[in-house]
Amino acid sequence: MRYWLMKSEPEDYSIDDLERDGRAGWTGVRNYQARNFMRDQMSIGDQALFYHSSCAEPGIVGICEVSRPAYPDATQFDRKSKYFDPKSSRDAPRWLHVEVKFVRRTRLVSLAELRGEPALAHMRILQRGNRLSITPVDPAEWKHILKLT
DNA sequence: GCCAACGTTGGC
DNA sequence: GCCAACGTTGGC
Repeated sequence: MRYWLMKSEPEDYSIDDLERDGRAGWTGVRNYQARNFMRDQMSIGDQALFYHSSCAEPGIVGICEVSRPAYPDATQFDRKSKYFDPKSSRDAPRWLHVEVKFVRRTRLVSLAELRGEPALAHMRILQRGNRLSITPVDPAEWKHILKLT
């Protein structure tokens, strides 16, 4: 059982949306490292911090849980989708995604607040230039963050 | 296989 | 809107 941090732009899909829907396919990941995390390391029951990015108040806003392991992302075959990938094929799908279910909201633990925690200094999300949308979280970091929520 | 050009991410 | 950082692409 592992811990993760998963970024989403709230204008695209927010914690409100996940709370309403109950569960969601984490579609649209088009980065190999993030895909590989989903394919190779994420399994049912893994816990994840839900993080709002590219918004007025970036930070952790909730917790979700992996409810289905990785399977092909249908948006890569959809010509009308912004995630359409002409280089992918149904025989050899390039992109996968897991499904997550809503666990609970947290208060907003902002990026600025996370930066102020020495115990979290080496979190991937806090490193400059970090762009990965899915990153592993150490158990110690997870515990520390839960205390902040 | 190198690397310059390009596109995207994401905080500010 | 700016811009630093990074991943991907494609010519060679």
